[in-house]
Amino acid sequence: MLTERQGNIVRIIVREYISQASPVGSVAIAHRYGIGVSSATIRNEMARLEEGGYIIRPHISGGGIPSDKGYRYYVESLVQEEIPLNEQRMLSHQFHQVEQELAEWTRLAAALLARMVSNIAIVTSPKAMASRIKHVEMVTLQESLALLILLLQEAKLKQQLLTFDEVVSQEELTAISRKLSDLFQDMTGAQVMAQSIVLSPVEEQVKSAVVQIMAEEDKRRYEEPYIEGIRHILAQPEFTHTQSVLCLMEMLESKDIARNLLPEILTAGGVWVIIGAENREDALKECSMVITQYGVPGEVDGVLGVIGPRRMPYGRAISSVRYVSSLMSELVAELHTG
Amino acid sequence: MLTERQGNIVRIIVREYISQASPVGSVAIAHRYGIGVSSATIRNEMARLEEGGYIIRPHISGGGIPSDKGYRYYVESLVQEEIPLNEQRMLSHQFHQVEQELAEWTRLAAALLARMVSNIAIVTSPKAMASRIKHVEMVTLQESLALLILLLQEAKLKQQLLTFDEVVSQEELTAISRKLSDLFQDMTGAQVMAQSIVLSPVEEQVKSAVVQIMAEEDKRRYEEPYIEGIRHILAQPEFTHTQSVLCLMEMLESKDIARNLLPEILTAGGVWVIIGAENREDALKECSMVITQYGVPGEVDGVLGVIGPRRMPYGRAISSVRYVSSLMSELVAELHTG
DNA sequence: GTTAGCACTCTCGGGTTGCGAGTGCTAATG
DNA sequence: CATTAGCACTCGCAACCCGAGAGTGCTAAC
Repeated sequence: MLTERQGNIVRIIVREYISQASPVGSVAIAHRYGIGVSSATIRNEMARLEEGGYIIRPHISGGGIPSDKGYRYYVESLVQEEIPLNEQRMLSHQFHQVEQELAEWTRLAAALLARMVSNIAIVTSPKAMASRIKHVEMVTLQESLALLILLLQEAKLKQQLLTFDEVVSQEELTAISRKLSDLFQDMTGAQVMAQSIVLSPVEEQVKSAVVQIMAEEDKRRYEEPYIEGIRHILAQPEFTHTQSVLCLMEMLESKDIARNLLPEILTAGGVWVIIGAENREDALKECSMVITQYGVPGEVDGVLGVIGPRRMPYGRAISSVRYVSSLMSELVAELHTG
Repeated sequence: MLTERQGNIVRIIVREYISQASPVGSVAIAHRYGIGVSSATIRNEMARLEEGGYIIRPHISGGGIPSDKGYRYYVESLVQEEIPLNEQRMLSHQFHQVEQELAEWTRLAAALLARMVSNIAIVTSPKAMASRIKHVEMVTLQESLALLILLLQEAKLKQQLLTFDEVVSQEELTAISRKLSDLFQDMTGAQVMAQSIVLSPVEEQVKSAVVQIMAEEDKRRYEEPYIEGIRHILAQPEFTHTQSVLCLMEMLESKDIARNLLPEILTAGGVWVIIGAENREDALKECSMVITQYGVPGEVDGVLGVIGPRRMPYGRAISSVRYVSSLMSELVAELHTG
């Protein structure tokens, strides 16, 4: 266990290292912060902290930098921080200015979050637990080519081209889509598939397309999130030389990020902070993440968060993530009527 | 004017520098390529080439690297290269495997292009010259909240939430959308606005939303392209240290890339190669671009291309861009019925 | 428990040096 | 006259060294 003074020293080291990016020594601590003890005392304490694994010395005899454990201690000891009210108003204002569309909001959330914390932001679009059909529509494009439009309950549109063997008029399509719209209303993909009413060949073709779209949508879950703010991380000193940033990039561009960071989140609510080697992905071992869920509990959810170097302004990141999450939850809740 | 031998030397230098990334000297040229002359002769020729501005010596006495003019000469002298047939088949196969949707194709085009040339690919979604309405649909979400869905001629969906002052039933909405669908069929935003038929208050509200969407869509033109393959450029030696890559990143993440690279393309068809300082954007002065249009001439178009360091495999990039462009053009043409 | 003092360690930047690659020039050659 | 061999010269690069500065660990005194 740490004494109060040791705790203070850890916090000072973390704060200082986050802002300066270079090892912090005993004199700097004694000098700049009025702890009321001399550097020699700090040195003794730092030796203890190193034994305890809270700090690391990159070079023997040279300042200390926080270890993952040190960061962890710092994060746990943070008091909940709030975004300033005027900033809150500015953010919520931006959401009302933009086109009223879910995809647009998601994108905006990523952009804002990235700017707020000067790091990479990642936001998945909200996704219903089990997608249900709200509406079916078809429009002819050419004689035997039509566009099938599916509106899902969470106000998400899916579209797919259909090529018929025969010529089908717009009137027929309208009739069919009205019929199927009524028939499939509020159903999940599995339920549509289980439907056993006798249908015409064309209707059958549409039905199977619907089933396929729904299956894909269910499979999709958290794929293809919006990622924003890559520029910020390239500016960080720890990533200019190394090629660890390359791994990170590859991970971000490959589509399976969310699949990997998801499981940890799903289990519980709240804001999660994952520091350095706590990440299971190798590519993230040099990074920290601050992530949370948003949405309507049990019905529709998404994930949003921040990725950056371990030297991350955790307080600000946590409050930013929490606030943007609450904004998105509100917007989704408005849309999502049970 | 260059003699044939000088031309050969320029080509060798460019090829060698593209693959090795380090200055190429006279002995290397004489030795590795059977030109049949000694290194001394090459040295003389290289002196001429430097005078002519085709090559640059980064350090006095040290190999030569191509200047923009040298790259330009190389590109102009390239004979048209074709993608191998089996690769063509593989690519076109991938497009048929994916969900049949325009956005999906666009994204795929970016991903494939990035992989083919190991550089950044950028693909805008196709956009009609003047968007025309194909279909209008509305679905209630809650009592006085509805989703307005607009299908544009190029098979693109637009959506927007509408909040009514009064409660409007789905039946009413269906009737209204049918009426407006017929009324606005094939119209542009401007034409809708000019429509002077007397409408009910709710209909008026929908109409103004439609006008707004169309106006935004027309304004939007080439915004928000798909960008893929950032990882590749970070692996290039010329971008590991410098912060020019940071500028590039900022440019890519800001939404106005397309607005800047567009004007050059619009004027003429064909594949454009823009080398280094030929770019008007400062952030791109260290890069080369290979870009082209695709789509149905005069009706709907998009832009796609490759961005990378000057040391780019131009032959392959040009053929890749040309081929993917032709694929996308085909797909768009299928959809787009006059 | 805390502090002052001191010797020691280590990094970092700048300067130096040696090596290898590559050139420019000149004189010889066909 | 174009080409070539030979040679002295230049330059970048990596290694090395060195001194300054920062920071520590230890010890003895308070």
